[in-house]
Amino acid sequence: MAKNLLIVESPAKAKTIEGYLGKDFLVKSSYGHIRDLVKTDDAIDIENNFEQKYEVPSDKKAVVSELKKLAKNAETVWLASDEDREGEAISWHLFETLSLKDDKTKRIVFHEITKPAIMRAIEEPRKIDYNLVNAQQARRVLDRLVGFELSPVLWKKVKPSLSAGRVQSVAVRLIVEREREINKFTAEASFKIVAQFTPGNGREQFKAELPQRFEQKSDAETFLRDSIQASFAVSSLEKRPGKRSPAAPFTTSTLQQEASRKLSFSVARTMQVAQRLYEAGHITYMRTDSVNLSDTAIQAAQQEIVNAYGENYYKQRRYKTKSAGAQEAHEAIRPTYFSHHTVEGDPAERRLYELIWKRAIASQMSEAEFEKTTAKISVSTRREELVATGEVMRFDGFLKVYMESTDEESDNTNEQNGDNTLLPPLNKDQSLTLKAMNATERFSRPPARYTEASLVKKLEELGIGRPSTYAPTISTIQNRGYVVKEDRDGRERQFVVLQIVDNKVVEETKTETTGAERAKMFPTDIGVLVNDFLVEHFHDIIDYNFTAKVEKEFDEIAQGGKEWTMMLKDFYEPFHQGIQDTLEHADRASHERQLGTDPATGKPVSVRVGRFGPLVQIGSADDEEKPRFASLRKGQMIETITFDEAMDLFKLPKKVGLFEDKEMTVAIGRFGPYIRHASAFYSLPKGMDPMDVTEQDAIQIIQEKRQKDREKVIRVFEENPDAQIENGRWGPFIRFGKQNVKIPKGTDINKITYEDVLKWAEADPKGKAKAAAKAATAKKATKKTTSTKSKK
DNA sequence: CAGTGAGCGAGCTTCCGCTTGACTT
Repeated sequence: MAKNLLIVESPAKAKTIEGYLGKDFLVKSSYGHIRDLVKTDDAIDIENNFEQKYEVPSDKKAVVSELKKLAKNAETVWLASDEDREGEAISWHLFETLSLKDDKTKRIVFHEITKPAIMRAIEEPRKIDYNLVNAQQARRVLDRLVGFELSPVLWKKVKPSLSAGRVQSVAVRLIVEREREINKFTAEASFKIVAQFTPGNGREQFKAELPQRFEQKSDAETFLRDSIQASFAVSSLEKRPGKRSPAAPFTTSTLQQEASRKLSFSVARTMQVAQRLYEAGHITYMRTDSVNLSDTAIQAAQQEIVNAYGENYYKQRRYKTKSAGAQEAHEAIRPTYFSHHTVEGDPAERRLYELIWKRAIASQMSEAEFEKTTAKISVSTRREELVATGEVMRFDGFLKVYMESTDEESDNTNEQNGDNTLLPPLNKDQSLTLKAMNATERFSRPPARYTEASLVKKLEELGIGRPSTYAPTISTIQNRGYVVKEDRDGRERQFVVLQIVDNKVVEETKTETTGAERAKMFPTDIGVLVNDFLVEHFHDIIDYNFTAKVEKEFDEIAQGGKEWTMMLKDFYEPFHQGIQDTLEHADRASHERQLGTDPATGKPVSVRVGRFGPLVQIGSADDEEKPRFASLRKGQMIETITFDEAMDLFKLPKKVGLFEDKEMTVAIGRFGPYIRHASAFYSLPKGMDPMDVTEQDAIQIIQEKRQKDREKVIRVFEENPDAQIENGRWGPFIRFGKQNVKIPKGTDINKITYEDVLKWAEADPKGKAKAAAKAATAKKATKKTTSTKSKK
């Protein structure tokens, strides 16, 4: 039995450290927190100084009992959880739960997993810092009180099973308010002048722009007309050096942003892939808010840069964190070995690793140097001057390996005043020949919708949430139905282009698509409804500064300057009063809105949130005739739907004809427009308007789909036509009635017997359960029973 | 992947932050 038991939070970390410490140390992991508040309402005794009731959750029982046994036999137990509020609390929970003895327990901390750092930590043990533990308790209790008192108010006043919390409710609020800004926004048009010049003698052309824009078309037209007769000359020429510096190495949040922009990963995907890289020992810990690199890492990076690119590409840099509330228990995210430019693994792992490698290496490289040339061009008939710029890279520096992208870059801008544009050699007062000039109508743009990653960025700026919770928070607000991440089509917009052709100004109207979105966060009606309710009744809690305010108080507790139960008391009393007042006085929220009167029947038309989501209703409940209902579609919201759009919803489903003696119906479902025929569904091809589908179209779509399905089938079993081998998205699998059966690796498809199918289907209890659930929901749907159980 | 949308009411839901598996048509 080892003399020393050292406990860290992560098993991968434990493995590394064990290698550094040798035989006298057994290094184990707690797998994060080992205790949590009980799930019931009596977890916190408010009357009794917020005393907490903790339990070891079932999935942690095994870990705890093992640690307990090992701790009993160890001479000394070293608590080496992270050096932050949560880490200190983990040590305390371990101390309590494992019944450790004060004189046999030592608390140590380190910020980097290197041998010297750990040896140094062991030389400097300390005691558990109870101020820090109290700060964590205050945080934990406050979050529980907020979440478990606010959520039930929503169940009562809005809809069951909803949730609210210090973090998620602010995340939803950001998205709701951004959507409103976009709705409110009106685009303003202006005309931008762009010209092409040549210095003459067939030398190359270059582009120049007018810095100011014209709001009126007539003014732009006048400028073009004036330019026809004008002479042009270089009025000034300026050369200026410029520099660009590399970005800091990745934190969780910046990694999520870059992986989103450059690799199109969701934040959850980024974290999954990073976790695999971490477990394989390729990168340092991926949940961090620190931009700091260890001294050993800086040296390793130096060596790699000097070897690969030369001395002049190296520049040592130390970065400071900008984000509020950073706790910096770890290093920045970096490769463990800078000499590994890539790693083995699936394509996602390789791409993410290379991104991390480049960013970390670049962070220790020298600036890129540019020379920027600006030429002003006079127009003899006007006071304004055109401007041409060119940029030449003199030294690439860190750009040799890494270029950070920006959010704007992914927008569909058709203006390309890019960086590495060259100007031909020019002299002051040189006259220029105009080759072309146009004025293009451009529109101002509304604020950008959030992506998952830009929402994380915003939350981090506000100090809300932690690296370990960004991805789960983004998932929660989607799972609750408050927001959706989706693509939406843009709409067509016309714009005017004026051009000089044969010494005349010619006008042309063009069309472009605007407002198309890919994988952006949109609020749902229920999200808007809940947000407005919370803003009205609990303004303080979902204020953007609430977290910052309480964090300041947690810090004071951690410093020993404030008593944690006093802080909670000051918060809880008014908060709880607000809960009671709201329960008693607030109206039920439904967001009902009157749209007008149906011209055909004279009945009122309204929209509201119903039991199954947002709906339009014609007629009222207390009318003799039953009201008619229709669900809103993707992209439509109670707040913004117009009367005409609402009435259009009643035009579908629509019968379009007969095929094989059965009716074909066109409707719009959750996944877009489809044709229903017999009991099967057929999606409409993208871009086809469901209102325009003819009988012929529908028959063709059905036949094409059937043909495609036939092509997917590789083999059918004679014994049972419900069993067949199909080509799926990830290779062949067996469709066995309602159950999908996996084919074991290395199996020859042609040699599978029906007995194999039965055997494999039987051996997969989860697949069977799923199939049963599928069958049950299908039956329920046909029986028209209504269950309040949510799907999944 | 439709349509559905009352009212009654038992018993349920819910927070944030620290971890990793098990999961994947």
